Amino acid sequence: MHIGQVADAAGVSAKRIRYYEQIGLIDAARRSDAGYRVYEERDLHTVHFIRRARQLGFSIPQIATLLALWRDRQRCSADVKKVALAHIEELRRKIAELQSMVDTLDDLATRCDGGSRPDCPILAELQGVGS
Amino acid sequence: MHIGQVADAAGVSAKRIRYYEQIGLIDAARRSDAGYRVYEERDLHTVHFIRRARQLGFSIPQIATLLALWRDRQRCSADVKKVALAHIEELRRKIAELQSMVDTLDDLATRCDGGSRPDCPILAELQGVGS
DNA sequence: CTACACCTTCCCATTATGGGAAGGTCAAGC
DNA sequence: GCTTGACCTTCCCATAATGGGAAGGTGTAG
Repeated sequence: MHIGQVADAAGVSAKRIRYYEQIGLIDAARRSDAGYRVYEERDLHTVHFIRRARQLGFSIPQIATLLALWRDRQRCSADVKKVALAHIEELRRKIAELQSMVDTLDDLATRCDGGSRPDCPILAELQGVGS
Repeated sequence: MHIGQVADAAGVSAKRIRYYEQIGLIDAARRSDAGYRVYEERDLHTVHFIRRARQLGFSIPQIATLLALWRDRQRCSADVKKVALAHIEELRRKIAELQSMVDTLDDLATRCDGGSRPDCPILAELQGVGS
Protein backbone atom coordinates (compact mmCIF):
# COMPACT_ATOMS: atom_id res chain seq x y z
CA MET A 1 0.00 0.00 0.00
CA HIS A 2 1.10 3.52 -0.68
CA ILE A 3 0.57 6.37 1.71
CA GLY A 4 -2.60 7.64 0.06
CA GLN A 5 -4.33 4.31 0.45
CA VAL A 6 -3.40 4.09 4.10
CA ALA A 7 -4.53 7.66 4.59
CA ASP A 8 -7.93 6.99 3.00
CA ALA A 9 -8.41 3.72 4.81
CA ALA A 10 -7.46 5.12 8.19
CA GLY A 11 -9.29 8.39 7.71
CA VAL A 12 -6.32 10.72 8.11
CA SER A 13 -4.32 12.83 5.68
CA ALA A 14 -1.10 11.60 4.08
CA LYS A 15 0.57 14.63 5.61
CA ARG A 16 -0.27 13.41 9.05
CA ILE A 17 1.18 10.00 8.43
CA ARG A 18 4.44 11.56 7.27
CA TYR A 19 4.40 13.78 10.33
CA TYR A 20 3.88 10.81 12.66
CA GLU A 21 6.82 9.12 11.01
CA GLN A 22 8.94 12.22 11.27
CA ILE A 23 8.42 12.61 15.01
CA GLY A 24 8.98 8.92 15.58
CA LEU A 25 5.44 7.99 16.56
CA ILE A 26 5.41 5.35 13.85
CA ASP A 27 8.37 3.54 12.35
CA ALA A 28 9.87 4.80 9.11
CA ALA A 29 8.16 2.96 6.29
CA ARG A 30 9.97 0.73 3.87
CA ARG A 31 10.55 2.46 0.53
CA SER A 32 9.90 1.29 -3.01
CA ASP A 33 12.58 1.69 -5.66
CA ALA A 34 11.06 5.03 -6.58
CA GLY A 35 11.27 6.18 -2.97
CA TYR A 36 7.56 5.78 -2.23
CA ARG A 37 6.63 4.72 1.29
CA VAL A 38 5.25 1.18 1.31
CA TYR A 39 2.90 -0.01 4.06
CA GLU A 40 1.50 -3.28 5.31
CA GLU A 41 -1.87 -4.06 6.83
CA ARG A 42 -0.26 -3.80 10.24
CA ASP A 43 0.79 -0.19 9.65
CA LEU A 44 -2.76 0.65 8.68
CA HIS A 45 -3.95 -0.71 12.03
CA THR A 46 -1.42 1.45 13.79
CA VAL A 47 -2.47 4.59 12.00
CA HIS A 48 -6.09 3.78 12.71
CA PHE A 49 -5.26 3.29 16.37
CA ILE A 50 -3.58 6.68 16.45
CA ARG A 51 -6.53 8.32 14.80
CA ARG A 52 -8.98 6.95 17.34
CA ALA A 53 -6.73 7.95 20.21
CA ARG A 54 -6.52 11.49 18.79
CA GLN A 55 -10.29 11.56 18.59
CA LEU A 56 -10.38 10.85 22.30
CA GLY A 57 -8.07 13.80 22.85
CA PHE A 58 -4.88 11.95 23.74
CA SER A 59 -1.70 13.90 23.01
CA ILE A 60 0.99 12.46 20.79
CA PRO A 61 3.27 11.57 23.74
CA GLN A 62 0.36 9.82 25.44
CA ILE A 63 -0.35 7.94 22.25
CA ALA A 64 3.27 6.88 22.06
CA THR A 65 2.81 5.35 25.50
CA LEU A 66 -0.47 3.71 24.53
CA LEU A 67 1.04 2.28 21.36
CA ALA A 68 3.90 0.79 23.33
CA LEU A 69 1.45 -0.78 25.77
CA TRP A 70 -0.71 -2.01 22.92
CA ARG A 71 2.25 -3.85 21.43
CA ASP A 72 3.42 -5.22 24.73
CA ARG A 73 1.72 -8.53 25.32
CA GLN A 74 3.06 -8.43 28.89
CA ARG A 75 1.42 -5.13 29.76
CA CYS A 76 -0.76 -4.61 32.81
CA SER A 77 -4.13 -3.08 32.10
CA ALA A 78 -3.37 -0.92 35.13
CA ASP A 79 -0.75 0.94 33.10
CA VAL A 80 -3.23 1.68 30.37
CA LYS A 81 -5.86 2.73 32.85
CA LYS A 82 -3.42 5.08 34.51
CA VAL A 83 -2.84 6.95 31.26
CA ALA A 84 -6.56 7.11 30.59
CA LEU A 85 -7.41 8.37 34.07
CA ALA A 86 -4.76 11.06 33.91
CA HIS A 87 -6.20 12.16 30.60
CA ILE A 88 -9.73 12.19 31.97
CA GLU A 89 -8.55 14.38 34.82
CA GLU A 90 -6.96 16.81 32.39
CA LEU A 91 -10.10 16.93 30.26
CA ARG A 92 -12.25 17.57 33.32
CA ARG A 93 -9.93 20.36 34.39
CA LYS A 94 -10.25 22.00 30.98
CA ILE A 95 -13.99 21.57 30.95
CA ALA A 96 -14.26 23.20 34.35
CA GLU A 97 -12.14 26.09 33.15
CA LEU A 98 -14.25 26.62 30.05
CA GLN A 99 -17.46 26.19 32.01
CA SER A 100 -16.42 28.88 34.42
CA MET A 101 -15.87 31.22 31.49
CA VAL A 102 -19.29 30.35 30.14
CA ASP A 103 -20.90 30.98 33.51
CA THR A 104 -19.37 34.41 33.80
CA LEU A 105 -20.12 35.35 30.21
CA ASP A 106 -23.63 34.04 30.37
CA ASP A 107 -24.34 36.16 33.40
CA LEU A 108 -22.89 39.26 31.76
CA ALA A 109 -24.69 38.64 28.47
CA THR A 110 -27.97 38.20 30.27
CA ARG A 111 -27.50 41.54 31.96
CA CYS A 112 -26.61 43.23 28.67
CA ASP A 113 -29.75 44.52 27.08
CA GLY A 114 -28.37 44.18 23.56
CA GLY A 115 -30.05 47.28 22.28
CA SER A 116 -28.64 50.33 20.55
CA ARG A 117 -27.56 52.04 23.76
CA PRO A 118 -23.85 52.00 24.61
CA ASP A 119 -24.16 50.89 28.26
CA CYS A 120 -22.81 47.41 28.58
CA PRO A 121 -22.05 45.27 31.61
CA ILE A 122 -19.72 43.12 29.53
CA LEU A 123 -17.39 45.99 28.74
CA ALA A 124 -17.80 47.25 32.28
CA GLU A 125 -16.57 43.93 33.61
CA LEU A 126 -13.59 43.86 31.26
CA GLN A 127 -12.79 47.40 32.23
CA GLY A 128 -12.70 46.26 35.84
CA VAL A 129 -15.61 48.31 37.05
CA GLY A 130 -17.36 45.16 38.14
CA SER A 131 -20.60 46.49 36.65
CA MET B 1 5.79 54.03 33.38
CA HIS B 2 8.13 51.51 31.88
CA ILE B 3 7.00 48.16 30.54
CA GLY B 4 7.85 46.21 33.69
CA GLN B 5 5.65 48.41 35.85
CA VAL B 6 2.73 48.08 33.47
CA ALA B 7 3.31 44.35 33.34
CA ASP B 8 3.29 44.02 37.13
CA ALA B 9 0.31 46.29 37.55
CA ALA B 10 -1.74 44.56 34.87
CA GLY B 11 -0.68 41.06 35.83
CA VAL B 12 0.86 40.05 32.53
CA SER B 13 4.45 39.55 31.37
CA ALA B 14 6.41 42.29 29.62
CA LYS B 15 6.83 39.86 26.77
CA ARG B 16 3.11 39.76 26.24
CA ILE B 17 2.82 43.51 26.13
CA ARG B 18 5.50 43.69 23.46
CA TYR B 19 3.71 40.94 21.57
CA TYR B 20 0.40 42.78 21.74
CA GLU B 21 2.15 45.84 20.37
CA GLN B 22 3.82 43.84 17.64
CA ILE B 23 0.60 42.37 16.33
CA GLY B 24 -1.14 45.72 16.51
CA LEU B 25 -3.53 44.93 19.35
CA ILE B 26 -2.21 47.94 21.25
CA ASP B 27 -0.63 51.06 19.83
CA ALA B 28 3.13 51.32 19.67
CA ALA B 29 4.27 52.99 22.85
CA ARG B 30 6.11 56.27 22.92
CA ARG B 31 9.83 55.79 23.50
CA SER B 32 12.22 57.45 25.93
CA ASP B 33 15.55 58.78 24.69
CA ALA B 34 17.11 55.45 25.53
CA GLY B 35 14.51 53.63 23.48
CA TYR B 36 12.49 52.38 26.45
CA ARG B 37 8.74 52.09 25.96
CA VAL B 38 6.90 54.69 28.01
CA TYR B 39 3.29 54.15 29.10
CA GLU B 40 0.49 56.20 30.57
CA GLU B 41 -2.25 55.21 32.98
CA ARG B 42 -4.54 54.75 30.01
CA ASP B 43 -2.29 52.11 28.48
CA LEU B 44 -2.33 50.23 31.73
CA HIS B 45 -6.12 50.15 31.61
CA THR B 46 -5.97 48.77 28.10
CA VAL B 47 -3.56 46.00 29.03
CA HIS B 48 -5.69 45.16 32.03
CA PHE B 49 -8.76 44.98 29.80
CA ILE B 50 -6.94 42.62 27.48
CA ARG B 51 -5.88 40.43 30.34
CA ARG B 52 -9.40 40.06 31.65
CA ALA B 53 -10.73 39.33 28.18
CA ARG B 54 -8.08 36.64 27.77
CA GLN B 55 -9.12 35.15 31.08
CA LEU B 56 -12.62 34.82 29.67
CA GLY B 57 -11.18 32.98 26.71
CA PHE B 58 -11.60 35.62 24.03
CA SER B 59 -9.17 35.32 21.13
CA ILE B 60 -6.91 38.19 20.17
CA PRO B 61 -9.05 39.13 17.13
CA GLN B 62 -12.16 39.13 19.31
CA ILE B 63 -10.37 41.31 21.82
CA ALA B 64 -9.42 43.73 19.05
CA THR B 65 -13.12 44.04 18.30
CA LEU B 66 -14.02 44.45 21.96
CA LEU B 67 -11.34 47.10 22.43
CA ALA B 68 -12.66 49.04 19.46
CA LEU B 69 -16.17 48.87 20.88
CA TRP B 70 -14.93 49.83 24.31
CA ARG B 71 -13.38 52.99 22.89
CA ASP B 72 -16.38 53.83 20.78
CA ARG B 73 -18.73 55.96 22.80
CA GLN B 74 -21.33 55.50 20.06
CA ARG B 75 -21.34 51.72 20.22
CA CYS B 76 -24.48 49.65 20.60
CA SER B 77 -24.40 47.17 23.46
CA ALA B 78 -25.91 44.78 20.90
CA ASP B 79 -22.57 44.67 19.08
CA VAL B 80 -20.75 43.72 22.24
CA LYS B 81 -23.35 41.15 23.14
CA LYS B 82 -23.06 39.58 19.71
CA VAL B 83 -19.34 38.98 20.20
CA ALA B 84 -19.95 37.56 23.65
CA LEU B 85 -22.73 35.24 22.52
CA ALA B 86 -20.67 33.91 19.63
CA HIS B 87 -17.87 33.21 22.06
CA ILE B 88 -20.21 31.46 24.49
CA GLU B 89 -21.42 29.27 21.64
CA GLU B 90 -17.87 28.35 20.75
CA LEU B 91 -17.04 27.54 24.35
CA ARG B 92 -20.12 25.37 24.70
CA ARG B 93 -19.18 23.53 21.53
CA LYS B 94 -15.72 22.82 22.89
CA ILE B 95 -17.09 21.76 26.24
CA ALA B 96 -19.47 19.33 24.55
CA GLU B 97 -16.61 17.90 22.53
CA LEU B 98 -14.43 17.41 25.59
CA GLN B 99 -17.35 16.05 27.58
CA SER B 100 -18.03 13.46 24.94
CA MET B 101 -14.42 12.33 25.19
CA VAL B 102 -14.73 12.12 28.94
CA ASP B 103 -17.91 10.09 28.67
CA THR B 104 -16.33 7.56 26.36
CA LEU B 105 -13.12 7.35 28.36
CA ASP B 106 -14.92 7.11 31.63
CA ASP B 107 -16.93 4.19 30.38
CA LEU B 108 -13.85 2.43 29.08
CA ALA B 109 -11.86 3.09 32.23
CA THR B 110 -14.67 1.76 34.37
CA ARG B 111 -14.67 -1.44 32.39
CA CYS B 112 -10.89 -1.77 32.66
CA ASP B 113 -10.04 -3.73 35.74
CA GLY B 114 -6.70 -2.01 36.21
CA GLY B 115 -4.95 -5.11 37.45
CA SER B 116 -1.82 -6.80 36.24
CA ARG B 117 -3.58 -8.70 33.45
CA PRO B 118 -3.09 -7.44 29.89
CA ASP B 119 -6.75 -7.51 28.81
CA CYS B 120 -7.93 -3.97 28.39
CA PRO B 121 -11.12 -2.54 26.93
CA ILE B 122 -9.40 0.79 26.40
CA LEU B 123 -6.83 -0.66 24.03
CA ALA B 124 -9.52 -2.83 22.47
CA GLU B 125 -11.53 0.26 21.66
CA LEU B 126 -8.55 2.07 20.16
CA GLN B 127 -7.76 -1.01 18.16
CA GLY B 128 -11.24 -0.88 16.76
CA VAL B 129 -12.48 -4.10 18.22
CA GLY B 130 -15.17 -2.23 20.08
CA SER B 131 -14.51 -4.52 23.01
C1' DC C 1 33.34 52.68 39.17
C1' DT C 2 30.95 48.64 39.76
C1' DA C 3 26.96 45.97 40.57
C1' DC C 4 22.40 44.94 39.59
C1' DA C 5 17.98 45.51 37.82
C1' DC C 6 15.88 46.77 33.93
C1' DC C 7 15.31 47.61 29.06
C1' DT C 8 16.07 46.48 23.93
C1' DT C 9 15.89 43.29 19.70
C1' DC C 10 16.33 38.80 17.71
C1' DC C 11 15.80 34.02 17.24
C1' DC C 12 14.00 29.54 18.70
C1' DA C 13 10.44 26.33 20.72
C1' DT C 14 5.89 24.98 21.71
C1' DT C 15 1.22 21.49 19.31
C1' DA C 16 -0.51 19.06 15.59
C1' DT C 17 -1.58 20.00 11.71
C1' DG C 18 -2.62 22.30 6.65
C1' DG C 19 -1.02 24.64 2.33
C1' DG C 20 1.63 24.86 -1.46
C1' DA C 21 5.74 24.75 -4.53
C1' DA C 22 9.01 22.14 -7.29
C1' DG C 23 9.90 18.04 -9.09
C1' DG C 24 9.88 12.67 -9.71
C1' DT C 25 6.73 8.28 -10.86
C1' DC C 26 3.34 5.44 -12.73
C1' DA C 27 -0.52 3.73 -15.38
C1' DA C 28 -3.78 4.56 -19.03
C1' DG C 29 -4.94 6.02 -23.46
C1' DC C 30 -3.71 7.69 -28.12
C1' DG D 1 6.56 6.45 -27.76
C1' DC D 2 4.36 10.30 -25.68
C1' DT D 3 1.15 12.84 -23.05
C1' DT D 4 -1.94 13.44 -19.25
C1' DG D 5 -3.39 13.12 -14.72
C1' DA D 6 -3.11 11.20 -10.35
C1' DC D 7 0.01 10.12 -7.24
C1' DC D 8 4.37 10.48 -4.65
C1' DT D 9 8.64 13.03 -2.73
C1' DT D 10 11.00 16.84 0.10
C1' DC D 11 11.14 21.50 1.71
C1' DC D 12 9.53 25.69 3.57
C1' DC D 13 5.86 28.54 5.61
C1' DA D 14 1.78 29.43 8.62
C1' DT D 15 -1.17 28.73 12.48
C1' DA D 16 -2.12 31.02 18.36
C1' DA D 17 -0.35 33.01 22.02
C1' DT D 18 2.93 32.86 24.42
C1' DG D 19 7.82 31.55 27.08
C1' DG D 20 12.94 31.17 27.10
C1' DG D 21 17.18 32.92 26.49
C1' DA D 22 21.13 35.37 24.35
C1' DA D 23 23.64 39.62 23.44
C1' DG D 24 23.92 44.07 24.47
C1' DG D 25 22.42 48.98 26.11
C1' DT D 26 20.64 51.94 30.36
C1' DG D 27 20.00 53.76 34.85
C1' DT D 28 20.75 54.08 39.60
C1' DA D 29 22.60 53.10 44.10
C1' DG D 30 26.45 52.44 46.79
